[in-house]
Amino acid sequence: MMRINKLTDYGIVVMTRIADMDQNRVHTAREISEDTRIPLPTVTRLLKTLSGNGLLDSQRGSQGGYSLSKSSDDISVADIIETFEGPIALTECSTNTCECSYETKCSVEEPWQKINDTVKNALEGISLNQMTGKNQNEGLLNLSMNYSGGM
Amino acid sequence: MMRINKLTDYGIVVMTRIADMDQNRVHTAREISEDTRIPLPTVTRLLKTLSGNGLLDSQRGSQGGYSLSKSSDDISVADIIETFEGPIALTECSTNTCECSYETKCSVEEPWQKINDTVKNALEGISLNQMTGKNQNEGLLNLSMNYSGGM
DNA sequence: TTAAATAGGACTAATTTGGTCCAAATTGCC
DNA sequence: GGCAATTTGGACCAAATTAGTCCTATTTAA
Repeated sequence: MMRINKLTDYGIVVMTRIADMDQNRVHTAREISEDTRIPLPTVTRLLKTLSGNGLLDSQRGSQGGYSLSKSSDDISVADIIETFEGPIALTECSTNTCECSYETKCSVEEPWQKINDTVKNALEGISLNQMTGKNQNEGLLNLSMNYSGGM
Repeated sequence: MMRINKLTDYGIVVMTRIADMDQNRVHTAREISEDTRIPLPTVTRLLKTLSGNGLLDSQRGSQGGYSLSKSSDDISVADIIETFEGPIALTECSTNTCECSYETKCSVEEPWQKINDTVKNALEGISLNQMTGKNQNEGLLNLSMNYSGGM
């Protein structure tokens, strides 16, 4: 159904949850797991990926944990999706490294490029902050971000 | 990479190819297979799906074949994608039949709804005609639609 | 009647994804 | 200095999805 992966979905849940938390301290994997009800090993992996890609800052050792690397206004849904799934590209041809070897020049790219840009822009236009429960007054409903099977 | 399925991709290739062909006669699976270089059994299945969902008209028996059910201007990329993948929905929560059972009311829907609508609109805005090689003058490059591994 | 098509559906192989686990490195604290 | 709490990195397997093929029935023109 042209769906983002479950892990990506979880990733957005996790990021939203962290954005909703106290920004003045770091949050451990365990804490986030209990909070979202996503199993700890999975949360661990999500956080590693998110921190490895620069969306989260990490602090090792005792009293360590994770925190947003920048304001939730400056993190987009597209950023999170790309962290887990690479560049937003509906077909292989839409990426820069198109491998259409049979034809001398692959010219299918342009319409797809256009399609992808539109999709990408849409996803870049939604900030993490908009996903949180902090701004009901901006036309977005309060989000209950618990891990609940369906989401 | 948040990619449409390969079969969907092939489906778009096949539809584009048919749109590029003579509209005054029907085209057989064999003909389309040879034309696109997509294996016959696969093309057969694609055409069955496309005709079953009303995007192609089919004519059985000898001298039978497939043809567009309507003008290529009136068929969108979204139509084709939905034929193969169902409603365009990036997450399960974006569909109408959201199954978030834990929470009394799932309110994560709205931001996702917005995201999906944007994506959907983008895909509905590209007509099959725009994908063909018939209109270089409208800013879209000529498409060589042969099956070529990468695409 | 026969040949050329599509229709429907079952089946298997290949690929991707989801989820878990273990060992290593880092850091704060007693 | 040593212990406990963390993140890091990577390997691994199971589950789910997707791709691709094939067989049989039905339809239709010649």
